[in-house]
Amino acid sequence: MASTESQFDSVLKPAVFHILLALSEDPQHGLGIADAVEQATNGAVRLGPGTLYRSLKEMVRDGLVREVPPPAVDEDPRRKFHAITDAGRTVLEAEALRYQRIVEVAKQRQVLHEAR
Amino acid sequence: MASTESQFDSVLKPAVFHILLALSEDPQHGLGIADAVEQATNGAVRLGPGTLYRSLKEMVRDGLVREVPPPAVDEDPRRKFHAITDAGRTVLEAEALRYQRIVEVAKQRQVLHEAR
DNA sequence: TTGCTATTTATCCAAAATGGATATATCTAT
DNA sequence: ATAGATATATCCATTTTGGATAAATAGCAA
Repeated sequence: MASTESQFDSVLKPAVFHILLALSEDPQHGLGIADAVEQATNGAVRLGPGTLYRSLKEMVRDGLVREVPPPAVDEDPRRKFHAITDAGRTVLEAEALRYQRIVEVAKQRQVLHEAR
Repeated sequence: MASTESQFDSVLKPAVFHILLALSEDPQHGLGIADAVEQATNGAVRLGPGTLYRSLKEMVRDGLVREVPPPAVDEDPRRKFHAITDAGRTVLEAEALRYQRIVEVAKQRQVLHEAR
């Protein structure tokens, strides 16, 4: 059956994209996501708490992530873990492809010097 | 633990990045830039006139682009062409590298399915 | 020429998105 | 028990963007 995937046709907000990418491996809690984003971008992207928790709430509402139990019993109980959903993975891949295309354009224009 | 990355690299505004990428090949005029951005992103990124002309003015002020004469004598004289500067190319490459790193992370996480 | 439409630059204002200060709670260590 | 650190959450100001609108004029048809 045809799903309403056109719901997510537009470009993701950068914060949402980075959060999805941070969750693409394993579920993570809020501040862990912020740290992962900073790692993945070499410190170039840093999510403030406002953007972080607001985005997570919206992403749960939109079905891109869902709250999951802590991965370990001895986890700090204040931590709320989120996992990426199938829908989230779908839009993440679409957005990553957009990034990839931009990088390809940059290579074609010799902005990036490809080592082959 | 020494980092090989500058600790002070800032992220370009998306609009500025896309304009620089559009100018990386040849000088272009305002609406030509908007069209080029739409082409390069398969229609995903579309610059409104407010963002476009505001960004160009700021980029001239910041030395990322400069106004240049029309490339042809029969060009519509209303068109104002801009060319990327050396400084613009430098920051463009840095930003493109950030995009490239994000794409690499996506590949590592198997968000993008690349044959290796 | 004259008149009409499309194109181009430009500005202004509202909306979207983000960052940071702050608040609250509670975990950990002493 | 207390202090400091950690974590979530909200609020507000700032930043960034999009769209409506304006103004000038190029291009074109009659």
